[in-house]
Amino acid sequence: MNHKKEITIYDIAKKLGYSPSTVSRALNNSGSISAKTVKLIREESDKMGYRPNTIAASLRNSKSKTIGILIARINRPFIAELISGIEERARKAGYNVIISQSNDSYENEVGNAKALYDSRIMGLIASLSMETTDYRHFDQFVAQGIPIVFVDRVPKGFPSYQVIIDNYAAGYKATKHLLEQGCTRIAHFAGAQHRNVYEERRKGYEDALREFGIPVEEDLIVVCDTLSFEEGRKVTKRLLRMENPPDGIFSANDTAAVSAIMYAKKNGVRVPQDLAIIGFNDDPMAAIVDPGLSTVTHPATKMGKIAAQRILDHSETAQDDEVTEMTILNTELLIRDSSRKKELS
Amino acid sequence: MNHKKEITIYDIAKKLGYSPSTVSRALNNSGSISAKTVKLIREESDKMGYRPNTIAASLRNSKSKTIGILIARINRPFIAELISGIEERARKAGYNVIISQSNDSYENEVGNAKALYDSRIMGLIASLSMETTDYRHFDQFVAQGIPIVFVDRVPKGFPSYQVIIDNYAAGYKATKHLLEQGCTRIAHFAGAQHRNVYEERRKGYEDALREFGIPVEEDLIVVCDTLSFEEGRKVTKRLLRMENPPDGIFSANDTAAVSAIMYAKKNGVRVPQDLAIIGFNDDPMAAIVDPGLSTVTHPATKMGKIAAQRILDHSETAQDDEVTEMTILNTELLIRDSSRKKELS
DNA sequence: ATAATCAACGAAATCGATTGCATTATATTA
DNA sequence: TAATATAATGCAATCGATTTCGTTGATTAT
Repeated sequence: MNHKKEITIYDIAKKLGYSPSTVSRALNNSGSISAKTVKLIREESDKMGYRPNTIAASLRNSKSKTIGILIARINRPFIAELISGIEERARKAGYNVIISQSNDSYENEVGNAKALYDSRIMGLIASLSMETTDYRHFDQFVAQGIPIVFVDRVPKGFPSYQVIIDNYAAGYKATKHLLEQGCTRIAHFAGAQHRNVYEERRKGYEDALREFGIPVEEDLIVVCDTLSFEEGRKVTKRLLRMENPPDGIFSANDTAAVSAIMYAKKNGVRVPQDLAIIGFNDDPMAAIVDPGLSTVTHPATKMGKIAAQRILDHSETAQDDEVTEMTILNTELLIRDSSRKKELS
Repeated sequence: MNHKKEITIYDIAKKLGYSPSTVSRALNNSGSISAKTVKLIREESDKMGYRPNTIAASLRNSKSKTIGILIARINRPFIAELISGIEERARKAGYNVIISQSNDSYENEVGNAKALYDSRIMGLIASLSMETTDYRHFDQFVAQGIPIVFVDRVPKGFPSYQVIIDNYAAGYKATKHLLEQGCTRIAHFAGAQHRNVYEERRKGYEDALREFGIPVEEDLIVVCDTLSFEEGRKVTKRLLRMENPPDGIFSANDTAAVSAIMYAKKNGVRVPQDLAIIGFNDDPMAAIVDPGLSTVTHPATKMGKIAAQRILDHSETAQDDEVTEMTILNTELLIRDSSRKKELS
């Protein structure tokens, strides 16, 4: 009940006979204050248990040491890792991180963007919702000179910082791997094609096929809404009932891929002998399923750290609304048994 | 570059010929302002695109509409779900959520607590790090009348709000289930015993054994540091090499339990026939491993929502530093094949 | 008709840190 | 020695919303 009164620079000033200005400067190493005074003020402020009121400073500077995160869902392994990386990097620099999830709804994303904007964040790190195709809710940040770093799911034609992986190369590598294992009819579980990550992965898939002289069959490309476990099951079922079923699947995520493995096994289709499968993300479950799911690894934590660093490094002057600066990270194939058709056949 | 100037209540006041006070009151429905004026001001503020400056309000009221989260690691399924629940509930109420992770380090936890405190959060939701045994870094919140809700990993003897599951009952149920399946030598993968969740689960385990007239053997209780995949493997290996190995394992988390299943399978031990296993948490991987891992379900998202609601409901007046208010949620056994010893033998 | 009441609104202080513009005192230079 | 630079510090405005205490005019009660 007896809320301890917080001490301010005024208290310190009064006690020491200095002015608040001097105390402020001493604590921030700004202006010219004698070393002796600085030491004195620092010591007294420690002794009195002074805590800077960041809110007051934020008001004065009209900016808070806060980074906003705008993502679809927190409870996804990739996103949780990403946030972890952002948080770690940001906190080291004395920044707070505030999160908001859109649950893949465009409407929520717009609302959350407003809320973050109103919170006077210093920078925004965003990964688009599945639905988003209009990016005007990000204009307010640009107009205010607030840097935006898009991660993974990035917008097209919106100048910004971007931290992504080489989805095309990854799709290509994954598909090529299946081809090298002897697959000749490879299906692809794709995601919404307006989302860069899924479009690029698909392109890589198609180009790999072409390179091996295999025609791209639209029947084998399934554009999924959610790439959920349930959807993976349904799609696998349908594919396996084709008169000429596929002998390989490249799934744009691990969830659907794991689902495919489990459905195939349960229905007497051998993985990888009859059906080789490779996923994307290296979710924890990829190592657990039997056979182990081959997949593409995402350096999620690193991406988070890089994104946070982008915000921290961003200088007011260095900005240019017209330019996109991308950081493209490499992926790696992680081959487990679900695609080792050659060796295991 | 041309940072759009934000409009303030002063701009609205000037334009309409009212005073800032009136504008403020009209927008907040406080004080007595004629309905006509309110409407006028509301409309004009919309037209001008007014955004309240929450920082200024925070400074004036010395409180921000922000909830702080202090957890060990974001990238754990349970925690990610928890945060998701908190965020969802908080955002609906117009609150921001700022997160910090200690990586299970006491030192980091103390530092993060300070940082959150300095951010003038309205309430704190915390789940203790594995190392924490001293709770004095939470005193500052109490002294300031800031409510704390501990979730899952809660402190002993620290009056606060607490949202937990009935760990004792869960441990009891899980062990009893194994006993009913015919297990007679049940090992327990325990966690740090100063952490309530692990201590309670162990107590439930021991009482179930006693009830079935089975002596508690210290050899079969393995107190693990991290309950990691690697640790699960090592411990399982050791247990299976005993001259009289266990025929059941109750693991305090799923990670170690899954690891046990995989190690056992790889070494010719049949699960559940030779070794029945049950875990805790219902992590996604529990449904993926073969055989499916029986486990105890945690209502994680719900816990997050309840915790957030506690903060939102907390009234300055209703507080009492001396009282702990717990919300204890039920768990449920989710029986998959890893423990169906009776039917499958 | 006059005092009392009330609705509607304004003036100005306040929250705590920051900072441009002085001011003072000391040191340096011509 | 006078003039000027320079170091060290103070004053006061500022950031934007909130709120206490008035003030004004109209309405009601006596």
